[in-house]
Amino acid sequence: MPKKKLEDALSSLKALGHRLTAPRKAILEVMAAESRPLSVEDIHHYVEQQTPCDLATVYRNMDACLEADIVQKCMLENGKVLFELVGEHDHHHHIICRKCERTDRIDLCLTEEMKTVASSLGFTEVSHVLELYGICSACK
Amino acid sequence: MPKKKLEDALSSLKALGHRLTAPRKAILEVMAAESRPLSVEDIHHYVEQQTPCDLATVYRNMDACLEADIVQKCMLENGKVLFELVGEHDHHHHIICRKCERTDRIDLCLTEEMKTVASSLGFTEVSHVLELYGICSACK
DNA sequence: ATTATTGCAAACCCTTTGCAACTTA
DNA sequence: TAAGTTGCAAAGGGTTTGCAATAAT
Repeated sequence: MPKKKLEDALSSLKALGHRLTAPRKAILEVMAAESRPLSVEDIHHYVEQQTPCDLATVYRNMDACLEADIVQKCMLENGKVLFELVGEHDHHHHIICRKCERTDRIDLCLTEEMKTVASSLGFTEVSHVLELYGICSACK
Repeated sequence: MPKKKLEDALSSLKALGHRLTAPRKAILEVMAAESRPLSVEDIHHYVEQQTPCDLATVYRNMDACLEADIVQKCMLENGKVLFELVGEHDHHHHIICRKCERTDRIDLCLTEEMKTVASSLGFTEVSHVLELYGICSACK
């Protein structure tokens, strides 16, 4: 139910005192519809097809969404940055094609192992970033 | 034996037709001596204490070292980029303190699991990026 | 001698910021 | 009406590039 993800996102923002403007709604709609990691440029491009929206507005909304914990930021090997709308308890990772940037979701996760290792080193509040890279079947 | 890592690095570059210049040697010495992930800025700072060296030279050398596969690039959550000199078969990861950026090495790695998942999705030549974040004991 | 490498400065790109105008609640 | 939000344009910061001078092989 992608509709639910969108509604949840909107109410999370509202809960933090944010207002529902046209650009903001359009940004979230785009992210909910695509349900894959998108660059700021991508988001801006799609949003403009339905509402005028400044690039800076997209950046500012990504910040708000990160604070609200409704989007996840992924850093690619090449330095590019992507954002993905995620629901609660929806932690996951991706495998990204080095050639075409096709992105697949991966549910493999190793939170427990990592917490164990980390706490043995004295670290708390542990989180992690994991991205896989490869060549997808279409590009090989 | 950190000395060996340095020598190996130098000969890897030589093998690719690169020359051994003063700035290049200094850059590798610094990376070998620190044996932790360093930013371009860090490297530049240390190198300048022994040899004049332009920032652009550090960037260009990082590119050469990545191609030669003697340094590993790590992307931090906040977008910062670090480079670390690594030997062969020395794949590893880090846990980074969100407050002070203290970095510890972690040997936990899950290459096999990842290859399995990735190939079931049709991906080949799989690599991965993994960084843990937390609050270290000194900062907590 | 040949070719890689360097320094310098300018160009670039992505991202952030200040501010006045405008919306939302 | 008060406070968040936007657009615009300018500023920022890190990284890359062109080119002539320099140094390594």
